[in-house]
Amino acid sequence: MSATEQRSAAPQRSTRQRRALAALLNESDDFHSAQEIHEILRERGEAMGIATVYRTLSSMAEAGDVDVLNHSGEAIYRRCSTEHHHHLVCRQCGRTVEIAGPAVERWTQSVSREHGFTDVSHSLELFGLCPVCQQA
Amino acid sequence: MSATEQRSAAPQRSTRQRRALAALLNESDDFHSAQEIHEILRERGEAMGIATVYRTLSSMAEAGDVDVLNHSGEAIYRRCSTEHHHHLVCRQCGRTVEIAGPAVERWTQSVSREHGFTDVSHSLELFGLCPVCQQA
DNA sequence: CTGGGTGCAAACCCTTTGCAATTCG
DNA sequence: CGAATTGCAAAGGGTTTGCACCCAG
Repeated sequence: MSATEQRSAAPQRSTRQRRALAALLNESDDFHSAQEIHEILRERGEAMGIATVYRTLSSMAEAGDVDVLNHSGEAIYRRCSTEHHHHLVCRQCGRTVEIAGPAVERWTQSVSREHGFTDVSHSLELFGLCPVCQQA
Repeated sequence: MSATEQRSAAPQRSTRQRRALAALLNESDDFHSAQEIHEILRERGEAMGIATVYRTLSSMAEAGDVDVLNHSGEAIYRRCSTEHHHHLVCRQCGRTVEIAGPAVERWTQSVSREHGFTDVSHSLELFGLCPVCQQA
């Protein structure tokens, strides 16, 4: 249930910038920071203001179209697959593997309940060295 | 952790500022940002430069004396219990419950191996509403 | 046409750093 | 006394915002 949501608050006009950004995100499975994305687009001749990159990514994130992670103080984005999941990210090249952790979800639930906490969200991310980067 | 490799470990002179900071951390079980800590100390008449707060917290973290978490772009600190564990943090008042998750550790290991990643670290934090804040 | 979208630059926040003044040991 | 430590303020990243201009619908 993600196709169309006629929200009166977000008209989402189609502009050159948004198309370029969406296209870029669709090409990669990996996480990139707003700054990186801005840079890549510029190199391609699809330059746009950094503010626009941030604004667009934010709205996409809010709309649930991209995943956002917080990696040591900076947000990194990635086109999103709908269900809840976690990531195994290469700390060197950004290569990402999507991971489902039903066991973790259950564990989270029980721990929260056990301590009387409600409305609990969890962030679980793995950062390591992917096979390729291990050789370098 | 023997003295063998204590290269960059600072001499750690005892100053009024460090004593105040350490004392504060010992009073609370919860996470606080450097800014909050700076503020609290100032209100107590134990004012010190924000730079000193950061420098001191950093060195304490490096020495393994405090836990550091990254909560949406800002570092939060807490006096530390030595072993590896996770936290269930109240997103309203900062109240924290320490959690051990052997199951999670094992899961992490196997997933990493499965995808050929090495040197994998994981961050798992739970943010929710504690019993007290639920009533407010 | 008209309001959402964009760019630019200034503003913000958190954190770090250069450097002179201070203080512990 | 001398080195470690502090404070201040400026500098540095990342991200957000005010505002005039622009373009998709």
